[in-house]
Amino acid sequence: MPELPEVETIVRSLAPGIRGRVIERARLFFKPLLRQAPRGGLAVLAGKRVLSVRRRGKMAIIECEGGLSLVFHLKMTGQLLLAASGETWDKHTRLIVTFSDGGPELRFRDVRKFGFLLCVSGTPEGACAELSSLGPEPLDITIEDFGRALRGRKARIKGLLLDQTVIAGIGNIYADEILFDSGIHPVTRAAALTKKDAGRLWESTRKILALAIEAKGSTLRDYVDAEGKAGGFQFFHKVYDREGEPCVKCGTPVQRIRVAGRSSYFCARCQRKRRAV
DNA sequence: GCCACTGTTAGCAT
DNA sequence: CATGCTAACAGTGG
Repeated sequence: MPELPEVETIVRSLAPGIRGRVIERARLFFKPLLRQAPRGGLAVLAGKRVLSVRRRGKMAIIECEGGLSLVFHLKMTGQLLLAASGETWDKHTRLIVTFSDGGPELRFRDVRKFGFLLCVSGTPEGACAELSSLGPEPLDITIEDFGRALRGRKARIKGLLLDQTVIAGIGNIYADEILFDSGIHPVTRAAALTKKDAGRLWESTRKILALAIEAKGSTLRDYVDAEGKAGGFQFFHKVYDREGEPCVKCGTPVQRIRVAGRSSYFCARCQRKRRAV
C-alpha cells in the first residue's frame, strides 16, 4: 500500500542509511523491473556516491553523482529495504545495490512484480515522464490551486483524488479516509462540490496525510519502512476496511461500494451525496 | 480446488 | 480531451 505517507516514511528511513555512500554495484534479478536505463544498464552506478534520497508522489528518488538518479515506483507490494551485506534474500528480491564500504545493502523486493525502476541521467523530473506528468504535492498545493484542479470536473471526487496527474500521492486508503474526514461522499461529482466542500477537502487532505506520516504509514500486508518496521496508522483508519463496523462519529454501519474500480468505504450518514449544481 | 479480492496505473474503449 | 474499465502479477482467504 505504499501511498504518499508510506513512501515518505521509506525515504526518511532510507536516507540516513545510504546518503554519502559509494555504490559498488547493482545486481538486477528481474530484468523487466528496469524500465529505462542508459546503455550498459545499472553498471553506470559503480563508483557513484549517493547524494540524496527524496519522494515525489508515490515514487522514491535516489540521486547520485554524475547526474544519475534511480526512480522507484513500489506499486502495490514493492519494498525498499536496508539489509546487512550478505544476509540471505528470498525469491521476491528483484534488485540488490551494494556499497563499497561493505556496509548494509539496498534491496528492492516486490511480490507482485508491478513495481518499476528507472535509471536516468539529468534532473529526474526532466528525464522521465513518470515524474513530469505528476500533479502537485498535496502537502504543498495552495487551497486556491486545489479548488482550481477540481472546478468543473464531472468525474467522481474519489477518482480525481486517485488521479496522479490531478494530485500526486493519494491512493485508495487515504482517499477514503480523507473523504470521510471531510464529510464528502466518494461518488460526488467534483463539479457539485461547493467552495466550502473543496476547502474542507483540502484541509482534510493535509490533516490525514500529515497524521499518517507521523504514524509512519499504514501496514495492512506488505508495507514496511527501509528498516523493516511496520507503520501504525492502520489503527487510526476510520472507514477503510471497516465494512459493517459502526461509524466512529454516528454509529451507522460503514458501507462498501465500488468507485473508480476500487473498494470504497464510507458512512452514508456522515458523507451525504451533494446535489448536482 | 475454485473464486474473489488486494495497496497501482497504463492502455484502451467509450 | 475526459472519463471509466481491465489487465498485468502473486498471494491470501473464504
